[in-house]
Amino acid sequence: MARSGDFVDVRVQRSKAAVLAQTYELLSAGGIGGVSIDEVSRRSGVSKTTIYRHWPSRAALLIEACSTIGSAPPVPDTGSFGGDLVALIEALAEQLRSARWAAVLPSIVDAAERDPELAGLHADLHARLMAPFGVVTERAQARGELAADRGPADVTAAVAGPLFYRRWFSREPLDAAFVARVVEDALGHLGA
Amino acid sequence: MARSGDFVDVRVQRSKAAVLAQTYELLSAGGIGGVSIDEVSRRSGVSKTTIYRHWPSRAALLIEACSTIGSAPPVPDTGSFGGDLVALIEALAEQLRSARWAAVLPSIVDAAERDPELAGLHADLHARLMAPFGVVTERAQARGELAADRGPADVTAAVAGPLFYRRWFSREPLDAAFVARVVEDALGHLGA
DNA sequence: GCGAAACAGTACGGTACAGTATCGTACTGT
DNA sequence: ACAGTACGATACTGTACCGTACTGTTTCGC
Repeated sequence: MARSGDFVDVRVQRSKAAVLAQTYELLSAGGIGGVSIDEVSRRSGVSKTTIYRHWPSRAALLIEACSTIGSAPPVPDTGSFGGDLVALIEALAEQLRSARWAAVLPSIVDAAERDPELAGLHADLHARLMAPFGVVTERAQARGELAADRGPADVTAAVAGPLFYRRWFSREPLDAAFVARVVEDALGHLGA
Repeated sequence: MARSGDFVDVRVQRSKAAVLAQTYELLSAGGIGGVSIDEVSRRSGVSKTTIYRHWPSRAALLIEACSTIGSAPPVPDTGSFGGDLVALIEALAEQLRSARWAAVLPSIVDAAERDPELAGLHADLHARLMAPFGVVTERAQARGELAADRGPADVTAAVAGPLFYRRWFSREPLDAAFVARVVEDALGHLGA
């Protein structure tokens, strides 16, 4: 064994990084369906053989590439539920406007609708993206700031739903005025 | 010209109907990416040649097949905005639970994110599905039941957003309790 | 019955893709 | 220096797909 377990051959790191980078690139541009191993190989300069040396299948590569997207936003702690919520909503709106993954997510949702393997990926991604809402909501519940019959899932749906709808379904701009109205509505649910 | 303009050969009607039916079938099962002309031909018993006689391309067939989905739900008229809204929300929730198109829409959204031709289809579909919310909201505005700064687009986003989010993103069940909370929130926006 | 139209069947050409196999080269850690 | 390893190039198998060309048959409208 030439490897001491922890250290990985520099060549491997280089190849994997190049492949993942180009996979991510194609993913952003064409969604899951837009990624082919041939194209990744062509663009990254890493031969197909080598790609299959590091990932057992196209799906495995896709999953690894997707798992790096949508890094968890920081959980705000402004002291009040309202403040936290505003911070989260505005951060989410900003991401939906500009982040690369905003263009990729629909294809993941579509794939999850059928492929069980990718449904797992979708679940992970969703959990990672929405976790801050859960944290903030639970904190508010503990402080008694929230109506008793509202859980984290309800708050998240009430807040993220309109933003998602706007981004992918109505495709209207996520302008400041709209975001402000969503915030206002969300804060209207406070108390019993 | 053997055709008198209005009447279409029975054979043509038969073929087109069979093709559209199978296209819709494949669409429901596999989304847009799951439809191939070869497969449609195989299942429908209509030869590929004939399919291409009636549609110039795969995209054209897809568009026609999609345009039949999501038939506009009836616009309720209960006399009050609240009543109308409850009826619409419950109808939408029911469709999201069971309708075939609920499984197809993500792939259309994904396609619309890139392909301009299919973006048009998406826009049509969205307009058709959401039109009732617009009608009901405008009626309420005319009666002065609605806060002045809320338009149809806002109401639709606030109501459909959480349902869509739940159906496609969190993938939690659209149970009666959840729908009831969405209704409750929506009605909380009434008045100034 | 007859002509025109629609049809099925089939075989293409061309492209794209997943994944495998082989072989010789270049690099890395020691 | 050297052994082990990663690598690129290339070719290949097998599949699936779009769209077209051709041939002969069925079937409709009149």
